[in-house]
Amino acid sequence: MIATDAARHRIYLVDGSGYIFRAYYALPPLTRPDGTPVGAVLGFCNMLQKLIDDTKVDGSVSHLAVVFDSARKTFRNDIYPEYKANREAAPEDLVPQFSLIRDATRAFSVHSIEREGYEADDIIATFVARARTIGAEVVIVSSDKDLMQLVGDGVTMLDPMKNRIVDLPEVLEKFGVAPDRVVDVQSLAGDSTDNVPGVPGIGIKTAAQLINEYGDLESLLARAAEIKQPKRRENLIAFAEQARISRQLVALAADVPLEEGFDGLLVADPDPATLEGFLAENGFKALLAKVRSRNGSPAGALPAAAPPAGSDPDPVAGAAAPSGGDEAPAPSDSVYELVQDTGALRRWIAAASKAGVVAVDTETTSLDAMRAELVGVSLSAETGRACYIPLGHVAPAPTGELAFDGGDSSMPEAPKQIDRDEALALLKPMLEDPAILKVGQNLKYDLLVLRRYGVDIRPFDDTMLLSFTLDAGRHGHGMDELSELHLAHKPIAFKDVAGSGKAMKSFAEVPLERACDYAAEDADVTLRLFQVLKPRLATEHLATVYETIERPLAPVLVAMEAAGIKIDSGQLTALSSDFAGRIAEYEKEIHALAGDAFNVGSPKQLGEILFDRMGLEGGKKGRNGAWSTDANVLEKLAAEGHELPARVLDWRQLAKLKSTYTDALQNQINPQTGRVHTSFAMAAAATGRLASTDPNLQNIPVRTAEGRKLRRAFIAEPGHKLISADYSQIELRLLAHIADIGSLKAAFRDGLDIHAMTASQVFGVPIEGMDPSVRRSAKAINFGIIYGISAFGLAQQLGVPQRQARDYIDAYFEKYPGIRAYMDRTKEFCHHHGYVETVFGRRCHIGGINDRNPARRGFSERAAINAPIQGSAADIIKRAMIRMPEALAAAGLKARMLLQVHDELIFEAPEAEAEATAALVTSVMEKAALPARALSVPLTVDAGIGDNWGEAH
DNA sequence: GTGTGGCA
DNA sequence: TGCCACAC
Repeated sequence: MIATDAARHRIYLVDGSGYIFRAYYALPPLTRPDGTPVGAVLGFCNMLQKLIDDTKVDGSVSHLAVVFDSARKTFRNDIYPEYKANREAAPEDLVPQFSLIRDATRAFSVHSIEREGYEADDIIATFVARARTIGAEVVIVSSDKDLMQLVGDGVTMLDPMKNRIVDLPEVLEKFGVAPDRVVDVQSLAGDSTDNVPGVPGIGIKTAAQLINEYGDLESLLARAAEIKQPKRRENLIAFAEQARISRQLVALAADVPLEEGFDGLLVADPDPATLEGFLAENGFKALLAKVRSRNGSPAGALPAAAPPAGSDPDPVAGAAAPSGGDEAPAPSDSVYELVQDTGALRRWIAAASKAGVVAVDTETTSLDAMRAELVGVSLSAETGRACYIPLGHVAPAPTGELAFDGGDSSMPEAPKQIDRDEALALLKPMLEDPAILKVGQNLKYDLLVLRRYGVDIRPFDDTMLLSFTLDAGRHGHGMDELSELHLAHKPIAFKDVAGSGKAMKSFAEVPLERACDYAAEDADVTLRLFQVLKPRLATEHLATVYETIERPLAPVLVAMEAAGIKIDSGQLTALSSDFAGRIAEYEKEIHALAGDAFNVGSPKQLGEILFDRMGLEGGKKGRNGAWSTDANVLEKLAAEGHELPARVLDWRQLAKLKSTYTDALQNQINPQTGRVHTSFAMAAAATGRLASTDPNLQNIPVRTAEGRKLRRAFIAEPGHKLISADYSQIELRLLAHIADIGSLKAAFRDGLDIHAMTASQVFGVPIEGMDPSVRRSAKAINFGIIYGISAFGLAQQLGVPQRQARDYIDAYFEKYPGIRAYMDRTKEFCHHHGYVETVFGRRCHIGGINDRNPARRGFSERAAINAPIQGSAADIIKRAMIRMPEALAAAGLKARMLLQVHDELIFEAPEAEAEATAALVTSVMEKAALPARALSVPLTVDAGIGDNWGEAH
């Protein structure tokens, strides 16, 4: 029955090992969100799926197997030790894909075959020999020319890379002989990739000619003396034995001992859940969608990525079993302990000391670290064990109706917990012990909270910063996301513990057991993440970025956030009411002009008024079918003399200033310090830039006169000055350096006006007496270049037709061909690696760089061009910031660094030290790239001193 | 190009 | 959620 079945149909044998290498080099280096490389795996899966589809369609397949090499050493090494000795070890990012490809094969319910000591080719040859005896057809799926010797007599090859069938004509074309003589040709010609020696001076062409003339290798060697060409004759005689050895190497062994009969290779349908689970786990979205639609699976139904959790082996107090119904349990064997007495606390501190590494997490009453009160601390010194130490819990707030409990109506008491100061006194030596590494997730927050309790955590590692350094641009770096990604575990959500929105309660009110489940799990997860992420720093060569930039910056930012900046509240209030009055006036005017009282703040209504009712020209409809009313459109209309759009622009400016700045800022003043304390997000921008939130002090207006009034509300303490120091043209300078543009670098060294120079180069006008509008255009082009420029973007910026913008760009590239070369280089690098690098080695991953959609790909390419420039500038100012506190202290200056605005630092200094501070700050900033990277352009810094930010700038 | 935030 | 506007 086996024979008949096999004979009736076709046996497909996939050369798995050969395919892996070819897919690896042919495809872009795709990675899973957790960093696992999967490019070859995806290629393999696509190939397999396509094969299954194609063969199903023609109904020809009956048996299917993937064959793999096993072990590097085979019987061929006994014949010739140098066989394949020239092969380099598999690339680092290919190695983990081997086992994934075996998993993939299983997931597709395809049989895989390997035999210790044999290459895949030999196994295939053995099956081919057996198939021939029973008259079955075989299709070998491979691009490996070594398998061509098997073709013919019911055997064909299918090249999956080229999607091409290889049969007799193709073999004849490749080797010049029929398949049964391919081995003879190869043994003469040798093969440099497999280190098969052959005979010197003989290639495939000559070998084929000789074999066709003499019949086979042995006949040729026997009659070698007859050969006319002296060199060829001598070599064939001298290297006859080498040719025979080569023949043994290239001839495939058809006698591999295989238990598998053909009946073991019958095709089977994959289990939908298993296959979809595998594809989902590896992020193969397109393939998953295809398989799902075929299986009729609902789009959301994902087999859980997390391994099934075992039952809790240790039912001690506070064990991890979450009280909720369906959320994933804690990492399977974790045990959490509630610490309520000093004895237990001492044991945990001793455990941390013994381990030398401890994950730490603090629970507080607020997300705002400057207002947060400490509620508890969790620790994990050993994987799977964590504790929660409640310190500031209060009795849970009464929930709704009180049940009559028979009499005791006294206030519920606070739960049992160690006295906060006593616990901190015990914890402090451990948290500050230089021999114990503390690990946190976004530890900047904990540092900021604990510094108000007199505790300074050091030394430390931060899993968020590790993740950011390793995977910026690939995914977010919050703990929940990292846990799901790296640990296949979904931690208890904060909102499930404390609620959310209006019903949110303070963590201090969460019952201890519930708080322990949540808090201890965070420490547990943090330690596990640390164990996953930290080793990657070295293997991925990112330790320097993390250790010299990200980690040391955190305490510097803590000091800046703690310092805050003083706001003149009165000035802000006055500004606010001034704006309010004028907004109302504009509104009246606008309604009068429109002849209708509509909501000026609604772009939808505005668009209808302008274009539908008033019938103005130049309207564009956006994607949602609504009229576009952005500033560009309104400015154009205003320039044509229409008054309504002009007033709307005025209205918008003030409305924005009022709502976003004057009003919001006042609510952000900390009542205890009287200052505004922004929070700098370290892991927000993929380029390495910081972001500022609550409030965002990196987008305080400066462009317009009205906006600048706001900056004047940022003031220095009495007797102090604000100092603003900003890098001049840092991104253009870095472009000149990175792209290595001689003329640009020279211009910066000579201190020329770079925009005027660009204008004169691109438009061919002399710098002397240049029209300011010409220089302005050049400036826009320079910015556009940094942003990766598109004709569309530049046209938008300059308000000129796209054609004209295109001409400008062409003219620019004509003058600076090196910049186009840089852009092409960078895109190419990113297409291949999926990331780009800054001057200091920071990696910025760019998603969608290989997207098939040209618009999306173009967007990613512009990001790839911009990231090394923006990111290098971010690195440089971070380096300056890290050095700044020490430099100030060494110079005996009392100045404090308060803010960073991408290329600008704001300081507050005693009036008498303002000049000295400005000079020192300038020097530190200008030298910030040194000594690690000597730039080929100078960095220059402009510093200003004033009583307020507007004045200092 | 990179962000945050307010509003409908 | 998308639009708009502010910063570098």
